[in-house]
Amino acid sequence: MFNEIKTHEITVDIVILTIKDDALQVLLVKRNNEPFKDKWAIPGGYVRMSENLDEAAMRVLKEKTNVDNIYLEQLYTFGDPLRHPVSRVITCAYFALIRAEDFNVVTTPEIAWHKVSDLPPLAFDHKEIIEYSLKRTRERLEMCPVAYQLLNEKFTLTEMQKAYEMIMGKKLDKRNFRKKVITTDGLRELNEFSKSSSKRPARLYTFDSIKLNSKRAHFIKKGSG
Amino acid sequence: MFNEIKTHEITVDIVILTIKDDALQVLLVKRNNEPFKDKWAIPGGYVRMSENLDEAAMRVLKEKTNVDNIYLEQLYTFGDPLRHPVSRVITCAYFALIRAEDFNVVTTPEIAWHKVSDLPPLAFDHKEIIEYSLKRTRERLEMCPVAYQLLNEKFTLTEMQKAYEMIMGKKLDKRNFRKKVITTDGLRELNEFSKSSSKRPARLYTFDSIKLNSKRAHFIKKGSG
DNA sequence: AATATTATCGTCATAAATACAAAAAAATGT
DNA sequence: ACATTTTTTTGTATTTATGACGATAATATT
Repeated sequence: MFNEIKTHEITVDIVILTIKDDALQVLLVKRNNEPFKDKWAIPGGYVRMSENLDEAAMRVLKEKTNVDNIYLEQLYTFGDPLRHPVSRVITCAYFALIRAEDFNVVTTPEIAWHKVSDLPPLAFDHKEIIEYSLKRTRERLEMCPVAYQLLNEKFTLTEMQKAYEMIMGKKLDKRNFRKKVITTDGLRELNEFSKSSSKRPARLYTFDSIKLNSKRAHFIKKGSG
Repeated sequence: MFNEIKTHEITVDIVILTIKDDALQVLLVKRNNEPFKDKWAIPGGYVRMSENLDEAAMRVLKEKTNVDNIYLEQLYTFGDPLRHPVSRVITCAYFALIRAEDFNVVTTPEIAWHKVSDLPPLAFDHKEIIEYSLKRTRERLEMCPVAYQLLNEKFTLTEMQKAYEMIMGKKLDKRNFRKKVITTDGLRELNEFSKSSSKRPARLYTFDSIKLNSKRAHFIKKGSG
């Protein structure tokens, strides 16, 4: 039938977010091929015949960044015919939240973190994909405390609150935030204290069980801070 | 590179839900080709080179069911290598909620509604896709009153409550449901009353503005009814 | 010992959710 | 026309969640 071409190239692209230098950052790689040579892009690659989409995303992530075994969620599939200037490439986008301390790959001039608030020009529709991943992250954060994935294994409540404020883009009340977070399943109080600060050390906490989406009640409300 | 085959077949598949005969039903088509010949499947088709995924979904929906201009949302992309027994087909699943009264195509032995609570054996991974769409529909329903999309243009609050109960799978309190729904943006009270019932007629309502996702507060809670 | 900084804690007011039952309206049948 | 039946419609009290708000305690530094 007319126009019924049946095969397309399909890729996975992965938005990897972390908190670094007190800012939400996304991992970008510099393209060394056309199209968009020398432009920044989110890591991605072709889906192989033998692997499903999750596996492809995991593999690409591992190949490009050496990051393994992290929370990876399918975000959305982008299939505009013009999103790739040369051929028809449909991409299944994923997003991941990772701890800066788990990320062992040295950044190079070709692989680097960029603050989401200050992105360079990006290849393809990757700006749109990143923006969508931020929206999704906020939605997740409203529902459950996924922010712990961005924090070190042991973290202070102030650090966690900072992470929330960064992602949600608004200030939160200290007391209300603590009240809320302390009732969260999985959060465990440690008998250790932060050393880094030059002033009063804060108690450290950790997350025991990864119960993503287990909490249905809104975690942080959309409205005013 | 090894195993790096780059082109796949990509389809869109659409879960179309409606309320009919006091039950939540899904539109299925009987396959007349292998694989899964004579098995039921959700409507789907190949994505063409010239169209994006949303357009493909709209077109397929229109072709197979003559339904047009409805709320259609990308659900999830399913890409297991074994989901199709013959070739590698990745499918981008969509879901739609439609009003039974808007659906003008006569059902045939090859296109028919099936109660989601009593599905026949399905082709491919379509059972999984339908289940996922139900989960998503529940999530949407918790957030905003999308159920009106399943109802006739004019509906009674009891009808709406029935729709909610059907989808959420639990009984709701009449008074609390009304209290909640009446505060919803877009709901308009009409000076008309239902005629069908043999007892006291109920007031009819309608939805003015389609403000999907405009309401962030949970609409119906997960917990006990 | 004084100072500066950060962590930690509680209450009140408001809003939202939930549980719960009785009365009014219309249709039907007598 | 009246009684019966069925369905619609409405309110209140209780509990729970949310949001606003400022003071004190702990530690490191000087």
